[in-house]
Amino acid sequence: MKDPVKASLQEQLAAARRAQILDAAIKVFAQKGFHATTIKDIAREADLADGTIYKYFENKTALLLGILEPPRTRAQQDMSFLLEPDADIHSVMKAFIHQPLMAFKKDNFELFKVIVSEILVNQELRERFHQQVLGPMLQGGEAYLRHWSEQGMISPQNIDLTIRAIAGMILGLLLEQSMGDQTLEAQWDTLPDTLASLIVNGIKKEPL
Amino acid sequence: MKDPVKASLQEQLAAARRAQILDAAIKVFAQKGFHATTIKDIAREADLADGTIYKYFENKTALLLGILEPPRTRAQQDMSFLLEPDADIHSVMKAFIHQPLMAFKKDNFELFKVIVSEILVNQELRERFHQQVLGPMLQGGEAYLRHWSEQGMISPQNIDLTIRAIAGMILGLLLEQSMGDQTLEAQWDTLPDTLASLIVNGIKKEPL
Amino acid sequence: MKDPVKASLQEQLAAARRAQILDAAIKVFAQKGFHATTIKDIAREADLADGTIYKYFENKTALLLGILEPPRTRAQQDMSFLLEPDADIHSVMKAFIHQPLMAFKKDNFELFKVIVSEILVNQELRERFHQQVLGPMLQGGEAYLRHWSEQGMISPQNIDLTIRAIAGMILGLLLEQSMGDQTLEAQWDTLPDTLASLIVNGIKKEPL
Amino acid sequence: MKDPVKASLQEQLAAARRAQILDAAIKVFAQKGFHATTIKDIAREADLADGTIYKYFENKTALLLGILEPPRTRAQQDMSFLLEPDADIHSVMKAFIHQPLMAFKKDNFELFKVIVSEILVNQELRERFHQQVLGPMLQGGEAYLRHWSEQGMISPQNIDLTIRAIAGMILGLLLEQSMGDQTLEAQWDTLPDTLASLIVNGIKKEPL
DNA sequence: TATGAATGAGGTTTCATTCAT
DNA sequence: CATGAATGAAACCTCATTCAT
Repeated sequence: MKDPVKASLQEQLAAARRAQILDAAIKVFAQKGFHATTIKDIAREADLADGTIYKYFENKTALLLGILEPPRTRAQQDMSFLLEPDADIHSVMKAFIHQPLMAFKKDNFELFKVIVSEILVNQELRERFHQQVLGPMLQGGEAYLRHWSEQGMISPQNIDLTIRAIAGMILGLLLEQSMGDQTLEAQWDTLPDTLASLIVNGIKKEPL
Repeated sequence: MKDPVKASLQEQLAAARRAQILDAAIKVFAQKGFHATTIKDIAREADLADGTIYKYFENKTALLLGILEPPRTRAQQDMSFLLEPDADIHSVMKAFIHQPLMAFKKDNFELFKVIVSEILVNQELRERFHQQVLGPMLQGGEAYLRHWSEQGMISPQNIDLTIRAIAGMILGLLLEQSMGDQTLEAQWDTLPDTLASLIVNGIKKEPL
Repeated sequence: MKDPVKASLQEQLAAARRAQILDAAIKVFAQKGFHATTIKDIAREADLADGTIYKYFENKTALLLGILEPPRTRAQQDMSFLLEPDADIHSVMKAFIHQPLMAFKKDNFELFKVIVSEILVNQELRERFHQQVLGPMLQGGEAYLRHWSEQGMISPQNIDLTIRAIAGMILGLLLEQSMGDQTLEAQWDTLPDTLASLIVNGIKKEPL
Repeated sequence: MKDPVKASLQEQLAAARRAQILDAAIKVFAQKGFHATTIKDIAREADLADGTIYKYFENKTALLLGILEPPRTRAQQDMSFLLEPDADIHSVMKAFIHQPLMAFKKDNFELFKVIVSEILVNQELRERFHQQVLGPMLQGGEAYLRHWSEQGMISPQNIDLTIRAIAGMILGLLLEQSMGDQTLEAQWDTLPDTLASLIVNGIKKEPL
């Protein structure tokens, strides 16, 4: 136990178990939804006993929290790669939109459904999501807008509302898609480009 | 029974009961969420017995379906008043956005949370919502865009995607607000105007 | 519901159910002990569904509390009949002792075991027992001792400790009996007389 | 293995472990009660792993049995020191009472609660307690009474019932105290003297 | 039609105990 | 011998739904 090698091995095993359980949870949650999923379902999927789940997660909600934790969601909100200095507005915007739109496409938006569904109803989850996912997304975007604004490239009004509108558009489209909108499903991959144009230029016809 | 007067009286009473129960359901769902609400809660709020609920609604989910039914949600998506012929784009857009944003503000977005949360997880509910709420909203908007497009007032690309993006923006902002975003809460009433501008003009600085 | 006849009927039915459940609980608790008894056991014994128990008792502990409630335990501690003015000390003492010793004999001291066992471990139960059973017993006895003391019939020292010693003797003998002491079992019925003598005269040989 | 020195060393180590575990068990049982205590609690307190407990004790109940075993409880019931030949009745009685009353005072009667609570519900434990604690106590006391009786110092009736009444008084007072009786708590230390007088002389006023 | 007592399936969670390392 | 991760049975309790009155 005091053997550091052993200890670290234990830790790694524990981390692996956590991952194993979370993978199972994601899979089953996505299939059946949070409330319809029983611990037994997850245990079965993870090929473990019911009780074992509770060695690694305090309760069912903690599994959802676990799914939101950085290592798993980083991919979705990490926008550091966007920081290339002289990318043009349209490209950056497109990448910003592309990121979450495609991340949730993987499992047919099932995980998006589960997370958002529960977030709307669970205070703690809501706060975590705001901190760990939405917040970083907004801050990342805001930095860009501010940068462009300072460079005189965009009109400088209401940056904080603007970024929320853009993020909202992304969330909202995920929502519409999750509700089974056929049109979106058919054209999902063209969305980043279309949305980027819309945001940059608006719907108004360019004056000659 | 076959007396038409009696029959219609019955119907009216039944309709009143339904309304009474739905009102109670809305209230309690908004307070405690769908799953945390028991039939007993609703019965108590409606001043009825548990069993009576089941005379008017098949099960708990049917109550949520009931809440989405036209008479109750029409207000939210009815845009007939927008049909005034020569309103300018910005005004129409502003009205289009104002409508749902304010409708859900009444009860602090609690009903929005409940409905969306459950919609994301319940197939039947999802379809109904798409038919009865989202669909009409999209169609109404699309008609406008098409009209303007024909008049050469907006660029004619991807109207179906554009209206979805606009609707998505609205839904997404409701979502962000529901997650407790302080910035949105503080500036909620200015949103219709800001969003309308954004959508019409984009973020790009107007060329001189 | 507002019909008083109906209401009272309801109340009577409810009281009957409570009694039915408590009877079942007493029986099963006495057989298997508190912890080893499941709600299902009690429900089965009462010929009801599990859930029904919870309509009448908040939880398992409340069943034990119910058993201690006055209507059921009054018999054990009611000493009003003792208040006859000029009964001699020995007779009164004998009656005082006889009462609880015989009350618990009925079911072979099984209920005594269950109640005391749980009382020792459960704060709330302990307080209730002290209030509803032990307290009255002590007060009743104390009144007598005080009466006799004022009449110069007993030495007036430490009445409150003396009555506790007497009550303790009774409790302790119930405990020893509950532990399976054969000697006590064989002579249980002679105890009231023997104890009364001991308490009144002590063990010391009377001086000639 | 067959080396007697080694074997005895092993035995001593094992005995030390047993003691270590029992000490931990006593401590935790007294704090939380038998059922509320988990093996993990005890293991933590003993600074061992859960599984190790099972190398030394067959199961949780065996820990309670272990607590009752002679080396640990002898102190409580050992009355050999009372065997001084010509002590007067009152002094001996006082010492006899003093012994258990003070032994359990140490930990605020918590251990008494735990042991008695479980004894009342567990057959095996009950028998062990009767053999190892109650029996010796009764036999020791009986020897005295018989001695005094032969010397004509006490009335010779029902010695076996009398000693049980005395022991019962002690147990019963421990019980009352364990139930939170304030009066007893305040005067606990004067009990041995008061009780000894009561038992020797009874409550009756001495005839002049 | 309205009632609300009764039902009972089913979920979460705990924890004594085992056993491979 | 010591460890502690894993097990899985079993318990309490909730609550949607039914149905006799």
